[in-house]
Amino acid sequence: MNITSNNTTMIRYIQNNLQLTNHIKHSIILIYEYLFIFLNMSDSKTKRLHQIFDATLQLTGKVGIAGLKMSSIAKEASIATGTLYIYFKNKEELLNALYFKLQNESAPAIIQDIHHLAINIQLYKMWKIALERLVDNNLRIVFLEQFVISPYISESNKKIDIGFKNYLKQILEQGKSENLIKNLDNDMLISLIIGFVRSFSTHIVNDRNGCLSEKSIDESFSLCWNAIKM
Amino acid sequence: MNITSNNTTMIRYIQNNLQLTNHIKHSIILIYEYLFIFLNMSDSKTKRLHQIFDATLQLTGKVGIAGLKMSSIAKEASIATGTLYIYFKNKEELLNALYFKLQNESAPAIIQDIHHLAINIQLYKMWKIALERLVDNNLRIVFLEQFVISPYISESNKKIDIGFKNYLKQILEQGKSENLIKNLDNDMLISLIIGFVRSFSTHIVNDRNGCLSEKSIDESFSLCWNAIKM
Amino acid sequence: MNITSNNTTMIRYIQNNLQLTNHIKHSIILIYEYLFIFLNMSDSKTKRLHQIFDATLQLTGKVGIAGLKMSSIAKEASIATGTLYIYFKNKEELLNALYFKLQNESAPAIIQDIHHLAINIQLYKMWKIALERLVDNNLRIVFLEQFVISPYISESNKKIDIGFKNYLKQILEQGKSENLIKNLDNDMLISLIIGFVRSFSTHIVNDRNGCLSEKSIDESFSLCWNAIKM
Amino acid sequence: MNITSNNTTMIRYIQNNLQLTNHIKHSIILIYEYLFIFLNMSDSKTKRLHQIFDATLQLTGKVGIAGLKMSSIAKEASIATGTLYIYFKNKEELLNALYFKLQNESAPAIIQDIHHLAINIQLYKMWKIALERLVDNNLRIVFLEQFVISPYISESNKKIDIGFKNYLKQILEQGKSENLIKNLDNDMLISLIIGFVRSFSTHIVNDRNGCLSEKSIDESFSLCWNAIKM
DNA sequence: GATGAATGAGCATTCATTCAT
DNA sequence: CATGAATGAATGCTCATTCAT
Repeated sequence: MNITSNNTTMIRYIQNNLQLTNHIKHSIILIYEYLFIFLNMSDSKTKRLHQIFDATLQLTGKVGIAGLKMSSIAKEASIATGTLYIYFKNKEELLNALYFKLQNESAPAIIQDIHHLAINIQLYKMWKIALERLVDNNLRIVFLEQFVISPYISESNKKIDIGFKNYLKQILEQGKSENLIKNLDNDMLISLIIGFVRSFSTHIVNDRNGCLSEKSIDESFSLCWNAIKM
Repeated sequence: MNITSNNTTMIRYIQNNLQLTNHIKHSIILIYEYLFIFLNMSDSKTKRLHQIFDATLQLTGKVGIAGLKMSSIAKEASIATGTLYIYFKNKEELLNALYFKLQNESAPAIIQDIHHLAINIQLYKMWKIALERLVDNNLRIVFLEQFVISPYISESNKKIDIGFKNYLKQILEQGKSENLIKNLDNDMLISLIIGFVRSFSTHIVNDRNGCLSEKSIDESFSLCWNAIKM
Repeated sequence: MNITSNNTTMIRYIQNNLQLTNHIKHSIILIYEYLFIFLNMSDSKTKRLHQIFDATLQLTGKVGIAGLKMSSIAKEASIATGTLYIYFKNKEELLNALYFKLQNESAPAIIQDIHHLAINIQLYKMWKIALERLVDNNLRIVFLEQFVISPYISESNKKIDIGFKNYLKQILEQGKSENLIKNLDNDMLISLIIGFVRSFSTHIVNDRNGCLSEKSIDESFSLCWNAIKM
Repeated sequence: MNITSNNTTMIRYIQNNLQLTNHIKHSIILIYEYLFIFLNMSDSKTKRLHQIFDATLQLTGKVGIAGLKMSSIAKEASIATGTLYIYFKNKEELLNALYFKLQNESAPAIIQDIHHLAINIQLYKMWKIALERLVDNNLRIVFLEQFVISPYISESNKKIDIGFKNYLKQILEQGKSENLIKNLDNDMLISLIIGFVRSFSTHIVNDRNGCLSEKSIDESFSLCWNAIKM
């Protein structure tokens, strides 16, 4: 079966045939739908979309969602204002599409096949990847945090949320069952991990010029692990 | 000398006569300017200002700074649009005034005379106060985070920053000197503490309906302390 | 009962208490609703609305609905563009409101208590009034004819249609029963009357500078009557 | 001489050599210019033009000239937007060309050699042809009426006007001289005839699904004739 | 002071037109 | 020639700000 062949067929295939939990099926479908759009696009279109998304992220970092103008986005992306409206129906849809993209990109990049490793190693790997990614593209956080309470977010996008959190939960549960992680409320543990990684990456970006040393990664993970380990 | 007499005179007095470090002088002047506004106001005016600030915070929580309209703020505050312009020169000044108010409220409320207590007790008290305050008024964070990268923030306000961080630093240094706290970069430790407290308070507000139990406070602090303690 | 007191109450009153046919009830309600809006408006608002409607009619006559710009309407009405949006949600609603007004104005002005007169006298009076009105405000026709096939017309407005036609039908039926009018399809007779009066009034306006003599009225009615009389 | 050879030569030839009144010369030149375009075209081009004109008429009937978009016309004609600009310099020229075509088609089709017949027979034949044509293509009226007051009409096209009216005048004059038709202002008589035929044809199209019976033609003509006959 | 209708600059969006393929 | 994505000027609409009451 060809991923580019037919969208509906593929989704039905995923739903009916794969031996997976509903939760994972759902994630795969979301990601698939997103990829489908890109896979069925010519290179030039994909490139154009990336230009637009990049421009939007850059500008959000500078002026916030409150300061975003369609004309500025176009200028930053080196295209005409009207061109934006070929790719997106309006400003709202552009921002929602970017949100959707960012939400779905985070999970696949972080989640890898590391189930066989010890929990602390798994967590370390995730910590490292997340921290590096966030430092590398801190604008992502800025955009996401602003967008969710902006007037532009659609009802459907409000519901899309973060495979990352769910994945973390699974690891934490595993850790608890192996008596490696404190038997505390998952949401509290997740708040610590995500709050710390976001806050620390923002600090690295703003005050350290984006320089993230191995030592910083190790030390920060060590702090985190000391907090949650049994 | 009367605090309400004359703004400029007072500021000059602080700058020239008090035997303080520049840093502390600066803080005092900022706080003084802020108080000056309120002290010179009739009760009805102060009440009006609180209505306006409240309305702005509420709306920021709903629609973000991107969605704030002067007319909405007026409506939410149950006054006429024109009235806003009696109290503030324009939208920018309204938002900057609110930012200034929030920034300066946080420190005094949290920082109390707890120097004599053990470091972990000091930290516990701060943790508890901060968490309770953030849960109580989570909109504060939403506003602050959005405002600092909005197109409205003034250059002067960008520099105003967080007595809270400085105060934390002092405690952490004291803890390190007493070999109670890990000898790690302060910014990393602070990222953990602030990131966790913000993230956790947001979780409590959004998913727990704002209900913060003593148990949650204790458990979360315990997590935090386990991370940073020697 | 006060006409300005309560809209819903009044409409219910018309529907439940008046001894009228449904058709007439419906017409009265439509007209009532329209009047209600004006009666509950301050003089300045009513004046503003008339300015806007006048400006729109004038411009439609000059450039057609295709050439109407909100900025031009505002300029012609000597108000700011933004002001239009205080009175109407958007261009579409402005045009629909004008259409509704024109549709409902025509009937009351023409239809008077002339039931007791001979059919040809009734028709003559109607002819005279209609012709004079159309000559006086030919822009009305221009607007109405363009609007009904413009992209702006709302579904609800498509259904509102012409008490005038229905009133004509009643007179024609009466005339037929008295053997004064040819026993032909009403729609054909109405096409003759309305087609002639519109076409003739347009001619008077365009080629005669709007000068309508009594002689022209009498001669044209005579033509019309000769056509349809037994 | 070949009609397709050279446009300017031909026009000069008409102007200098033919023994005709200026008025008729002018008409011939207009018609010639129009034919010239078609005669010099390959079949595929002519077909393309008809597609474009048809599409434009259809759309004008649906959304009025106000709602016409070049992209919609192209879509309706099943061609690319850019192709429109191969055939017409711009939107204005497209619409003017259609107007010109419609104006010049009407006269030749209706005016035939019927001078030898009795006036009422001549009028009946014209009535029948006009009514059938209008019912058959009611969109023509819609387009013409909107176009003449649209911002697109060119100055030259404003002057092109209706051989039909002139032809009617001739017949009416003849009728008057034979004491068959009332001695009234021609414009009034023409208003009756044209107003009625347009209004009635619109009724047939909108309310009778375009079904025009012989009886309707006869009855309507009879009405018309009764009005104007002596 | 307080009001909220009016203003018009500024931004979102449309669509006639172009041009590389 | 035909195409349709790209363009940006033109237009619809919003909302911070003003000002007569």
